[in-house]
Amino acid sequence: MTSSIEYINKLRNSGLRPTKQRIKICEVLFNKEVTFHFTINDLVKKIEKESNEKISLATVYNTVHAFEKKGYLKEIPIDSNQSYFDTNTSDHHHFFDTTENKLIDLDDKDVSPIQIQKSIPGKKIKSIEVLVKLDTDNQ
Amino acid sequence: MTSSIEYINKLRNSGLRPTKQRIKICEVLFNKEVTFHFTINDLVKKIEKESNEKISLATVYNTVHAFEKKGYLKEIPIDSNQSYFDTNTSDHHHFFDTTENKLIDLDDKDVSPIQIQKSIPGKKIKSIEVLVKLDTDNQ
DNA sequence: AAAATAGATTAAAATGATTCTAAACTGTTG
DNA sequence: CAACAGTTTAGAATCATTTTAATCTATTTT
Repeated sequence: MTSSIEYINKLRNSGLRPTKQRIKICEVLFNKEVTFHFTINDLVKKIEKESNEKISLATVYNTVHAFEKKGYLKEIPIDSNQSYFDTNTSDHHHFFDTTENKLIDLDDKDVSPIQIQKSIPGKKIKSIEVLVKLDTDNQ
Repeated sequence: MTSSIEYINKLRNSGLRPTKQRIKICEVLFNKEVTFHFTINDLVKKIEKESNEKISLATVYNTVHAFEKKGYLKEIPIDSNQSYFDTNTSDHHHFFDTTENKLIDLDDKDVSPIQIQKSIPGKKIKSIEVLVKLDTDNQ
């Protein structure tokens, strides 16, 4: 039950005016019970499929980056040529299926608590992210 | 005391003939007590500086990828537009200084043991990597 | 509500990392 | 030495992402 007002707030909070295109992007990103992972390309295709309209790449990039900066989306560190994002912004980790090139959420509670015994002078920890790479198990 | 024979073995093992250029790349990558992190661009510059010769980008990419595939180099998952590699192939993790865009090694022993309580059917764990992002601490 | 303006959208161009290509080169083998 | 297999290279191609500049739209001012 996500209303348009919520999208408008998210957009305004991110320093963006609520335009038709951006609201459409919000609908695709946030109007779901389930969260998901995507590349910009995935998202553009999803928008075209779900709304039968085309939003220019530039707008999609702009909006996604504004949301990422504000914390409404997370970018996942992967050694890939393209950027992966997650609409699940809770504290959690990831599996990366290296045969399918797909991300899978890994709840914080499914990972033993992580303590870092080393500190870097003048720096503070901003985030701790675990990436578990998976391979096909030809047992 | 890393000898040329070692480089030749590494190259042969990676399916590459030991040529002048490739041995030079090995010298820059492996002839050090200390390991280091690099992007392809960093490496090309380092080679030019340390040997006063220029090796084409294509050769550097080929060689680095062959080594990575064979496990003589590791690629580090980072949300960046370029690929980061590590000559330290031991089991370990990383800090990423987000102001300087620099990687810092984080020994396995400085991270509490990581246990994953979830498994994906048909898949097996290939690696577990922790990335700790750092910010300037303006305490 | 019309006019003014600040910001948004877009297609297309630019950029930058990476990969590919094809011609010239090198080392090895028969 | 000739033939071959694999290499190197500069430059072209590709692909994700960013920038540009012209046109358009939302918001503010009058």
